[in-house]
Amino acid sequence: MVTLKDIAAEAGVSVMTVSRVVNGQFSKVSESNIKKIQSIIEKRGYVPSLSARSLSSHASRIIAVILQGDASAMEYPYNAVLVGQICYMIQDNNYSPMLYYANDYKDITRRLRSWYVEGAVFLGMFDSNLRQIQADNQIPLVFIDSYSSVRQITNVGIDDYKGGELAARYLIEKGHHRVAFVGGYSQVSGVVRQRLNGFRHALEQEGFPLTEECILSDVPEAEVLKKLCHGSEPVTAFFAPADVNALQLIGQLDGLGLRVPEDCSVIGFDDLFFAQYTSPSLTTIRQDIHRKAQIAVDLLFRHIGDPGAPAENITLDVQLVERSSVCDLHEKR
Amino acid sequence: MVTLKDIAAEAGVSVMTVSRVVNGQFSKVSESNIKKIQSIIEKRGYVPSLSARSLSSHASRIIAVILQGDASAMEYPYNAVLVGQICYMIQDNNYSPMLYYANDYKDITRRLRSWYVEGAVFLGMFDSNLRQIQADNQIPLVFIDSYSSVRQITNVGIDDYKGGELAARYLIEKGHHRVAFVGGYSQVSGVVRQRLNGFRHALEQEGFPLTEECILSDVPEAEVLKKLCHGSEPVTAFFAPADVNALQLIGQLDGLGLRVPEDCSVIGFDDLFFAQYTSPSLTTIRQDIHRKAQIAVDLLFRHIGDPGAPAENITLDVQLVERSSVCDLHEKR
DNA sequence: GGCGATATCTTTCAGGGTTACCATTTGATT
DNA sequence: AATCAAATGGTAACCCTGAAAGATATCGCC
Repeated sequence: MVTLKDIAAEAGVSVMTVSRVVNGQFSKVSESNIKKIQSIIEKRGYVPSLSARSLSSHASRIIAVILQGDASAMEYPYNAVLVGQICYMIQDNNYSPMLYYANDYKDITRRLRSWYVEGAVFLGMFDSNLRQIQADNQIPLVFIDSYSSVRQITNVGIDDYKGGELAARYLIEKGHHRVAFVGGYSQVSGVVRQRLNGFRHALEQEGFPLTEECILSDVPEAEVLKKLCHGSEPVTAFFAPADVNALQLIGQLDGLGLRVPEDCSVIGFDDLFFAQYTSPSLTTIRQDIHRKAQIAVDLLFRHIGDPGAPAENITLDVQLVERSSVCDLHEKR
Repeated sequence: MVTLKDIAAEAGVSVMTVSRVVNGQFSKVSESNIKKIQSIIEKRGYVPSLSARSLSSHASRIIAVILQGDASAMEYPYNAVLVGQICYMIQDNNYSPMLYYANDYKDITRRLRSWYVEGAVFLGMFDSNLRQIQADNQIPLVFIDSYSSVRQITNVGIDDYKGGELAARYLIEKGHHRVAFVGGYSQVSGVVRQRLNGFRHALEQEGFPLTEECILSDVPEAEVLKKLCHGSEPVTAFFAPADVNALQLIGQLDGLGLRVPEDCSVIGFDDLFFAQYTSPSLTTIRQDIHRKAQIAVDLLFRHIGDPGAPAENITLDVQLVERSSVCDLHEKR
């Protein structure tokens, strides 16, 4: 293992001079030494020890990416794309991303402190103890998709409420008056709640309020679905607050002999890559995941560069993508 | 920031004693001191500095997970699931996963060395300079899906060749005599090549050799597809070496007015979660990604625990999952 | 009961590779 | 000769661990 000292010895200068060259403080070292040292570094294959560096400077160039839940969180393509994008951009900024799964915020705090982690991005539902996380870790934090009343939190999210409204209005426009809401991707997070609220609110406004029995949990029983779709006043359309749910729902409806969109319609949320390939292709509310990641990372680095920067709460827009999983009841008649 | 020293001072013992307690070497510390120290640690919220620890011990408890390609690699669900699972299990072993994207193996070497990374998992097509990577980094490495002639490499893969054979035999069994191979998920990696080889070989054996024009690149032109399916001897089935390809292919065929499976059949590979939800649901070659991840991580930790452990090359089995994207030509007639 | 021997704790010392801070040298400019 | 800037060096952290020596308690034995 080659160290600064070795390089210094070989170059006949002090460690300090080598350190300056390694760290690009060229203005403080003579031209000739820079060249000599660089060539020795190259020749010997010297790589700075980041452990030593971070011990000494209290800056590790590590960013933690923290995912709520367990391994299955990455099976959800939305998270995968987001994490992938975020980690890539972290690396692009010459930092190293550490990927953590967490449920317990104490554990997070431990991990963030133990390396001198310089910043963290949180994905998922840390709504409740978010303030605590912030307080316990005196480093820049960026949350994604968090709903919290706490001020002074930097968060990047989308207009989930509007997404719900869009879905409701679209379904009504297509003549669906009795509709249902199916599930959240794991628990009822703030995100799902907002989508539901927007959905519910728009329905009310349009005069078709959502009844309680039309709000279904993640994986509704076949029985329940059947009853809803076959009653005297059958549900003709479903809003799933995630494409993955929509997909599963379509599968289930299929199993009950209900064709989508002929027999009942489904609208999703996210517009994940597979949405255009499913059959029927999914009508869904689109959000720009890449942009979300980009903004989150940009904000994080801004805060790392300038710890005094004010917290920001960014809300990105969503839009409806019309495909073929919703039928027009007007045409049908 | 609380340090060992602070704890030691408060407890009235030396740093070393505290260090022992922190590191669980309880047999060397008196009962009373253990309790006292632990309570002080708890009270003060002491968290060991991993930078210092790794500097001192040359062991960072970091595992690098290295993904070939760029951010888009994580959009591919196969990679996402694998990475998710691997990182989770790394964390489970009380190590920290660092996620890197890489194309250039020199960059990897740099990064692995700069932290005292204790091991690495490589996903993707590092077939060519794999030996170099191994030589440059004197730490345990586990490759996933690598095909390399180099011995002494620990690799976990699946029987891609057999997968190709299974696909071929199944299509022939269903009466498809003129078939095509469509694409690899990005470049022609060893994995895709093996799948093709197995496919080709089985076809030959059965007396229906694969002609060159029936091996199509990733995203075949609409023109090309059209010609293949409408010629005098039309292609009736496609083998896509990845479900994602299969999905795209189905979309394209759809655009050309060719229904799957009525007009032509498609068989995929991987059995990703969406395969059962697409329409038609995908007949595909299944591999167990979770198991792959599990084995890779287990092997890695075995090698970290015992650096002398011999390299292993594990090949997992695959099987065909019959769904509805392949039609039976016998029935049709 | 006092001796050394053994076992059980505990401390001291010496790094590990880097950076921050301050001090020094050098050579050129007035 | 005095001044100054540029280039370089020395030293003390940073926090932890490993090895080995030091201190204390435990025990059998003459």
